Amino acid sequence: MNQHEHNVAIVDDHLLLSGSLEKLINTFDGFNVLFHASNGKELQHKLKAHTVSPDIILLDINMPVMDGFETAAWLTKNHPDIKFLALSMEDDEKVILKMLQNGAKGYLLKDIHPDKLEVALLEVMERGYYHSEKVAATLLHSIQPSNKNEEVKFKENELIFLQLACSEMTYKEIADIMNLSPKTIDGYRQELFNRLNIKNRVGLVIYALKNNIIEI
Amino acid sequence: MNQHEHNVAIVDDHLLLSGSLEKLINTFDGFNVLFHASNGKELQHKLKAHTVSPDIILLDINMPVMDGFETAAWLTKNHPDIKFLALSMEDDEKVILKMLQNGAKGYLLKDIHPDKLEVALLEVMERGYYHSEKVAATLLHSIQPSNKNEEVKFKENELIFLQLACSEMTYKEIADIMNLSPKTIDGYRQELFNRLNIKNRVGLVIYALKNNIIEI
DNA sequence: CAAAAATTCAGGAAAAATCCCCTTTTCAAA
DNA sequence: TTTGAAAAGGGGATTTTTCCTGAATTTTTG
Repeated sequence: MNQHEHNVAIVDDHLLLSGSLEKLINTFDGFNVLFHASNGKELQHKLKAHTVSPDIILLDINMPVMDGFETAAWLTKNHPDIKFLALSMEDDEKVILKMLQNGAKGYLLKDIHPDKLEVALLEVMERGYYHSEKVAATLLHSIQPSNKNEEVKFKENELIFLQLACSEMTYKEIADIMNLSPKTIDGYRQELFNRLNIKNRVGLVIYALKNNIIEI
Repeated sequence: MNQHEHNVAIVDDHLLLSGSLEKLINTFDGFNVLFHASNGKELQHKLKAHTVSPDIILLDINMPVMDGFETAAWLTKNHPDIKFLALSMEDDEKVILKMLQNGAKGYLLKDIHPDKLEVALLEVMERGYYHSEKVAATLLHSIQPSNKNEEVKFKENELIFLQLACSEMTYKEIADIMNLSPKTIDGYRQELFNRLNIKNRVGLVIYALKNNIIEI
């Protein structure tokens, strides 16, 4: 038994999932489910109502009223101390990137094994982030259906960096997510700045938008 | 404690849900989870492998390999004695109807309260069917719009700053152009960051684009 | 006119971004 | 097995951004 429990909140409109998830999480050593919410709005209210804040939130993406993207953005802004993991069925690259851009500390697919959830929660509390192999793989392999004819402008990691840099994350945060040293990230940045002839991150965003590398 | 337990099988490709659902169901008096399957094909194999048949199956609709519709049809034909409840996120009228037509004894939305699951299981075992109010309602109607509007106005200088900040200029350069002290520019920046809930200049660019303040 | 409000600007610092040059590791081709 | 190129990582410095608080000035308004 840990000396202090980690409080978990679950935000998912599927009560059946969140309810049963609670039972599962409560079997994890050192974790305790504080409350549920079925969408972002409800989460906002419950955060106000409770004197104790959750340490970590499991955040579904597809929800009515206020979805995961909005909620993620709001949490990042208003409760930077509360970590959250995106919870979704989709392993769509764009969705994953968007949640990471919005501050998620990790991305869990709903088809993971229940045991992995405990690992994920622990890693997030200890290291600050968690990424399953499958999600990492999706980020790496869902890039461009390899046209050998066309010139590949970006290497995979460059492209991922480019997309993440078009968010409000710091380079340090990007490094954590990509599991690379901040120095390596800085290398990507320099390379891209030189190659694309830009001066700062604003230039990067504008380039990415003009070239349909990101959407807003 | 009932004199004989009802055996439940769960067919869902989301291990996280089925795994935690098992814990939930096992807390219900008189119910016991026999096995899981992650799609229809796997269910067929497990039905053969197990000497004991489930009394009732929770059947997800969206699954790879062999989805809920196929599985429902197969079950109805080959195991008419096994009742099953459709389990889905969608409250799409056509989907519900199709599952009911394929022999489902009820249709559960994944957003029901966990307690309702126990009711549903009991009702199906005792009365032969179960339908939540929400599903019934969906069969009658279905709609849900959404909207969100927030108008933020900008003072003249703020707007000019905002637009210039969406370029690769440094704040010093912007100050020169606007003929103001860099400190004043920094004041605009802070004010906007706070008001627009953003963390850095990238956020500013994205905001400006989303709100048609700049074009690229 | 006087009080209030908005605007402009400063000091001082911490954090992040930017830049240059260099070493280690990896990994596949020769 | 060697070797060479690419990827990853590091040191260290400067510049820019970001943040917080408060003061001086101008404008608005009762």
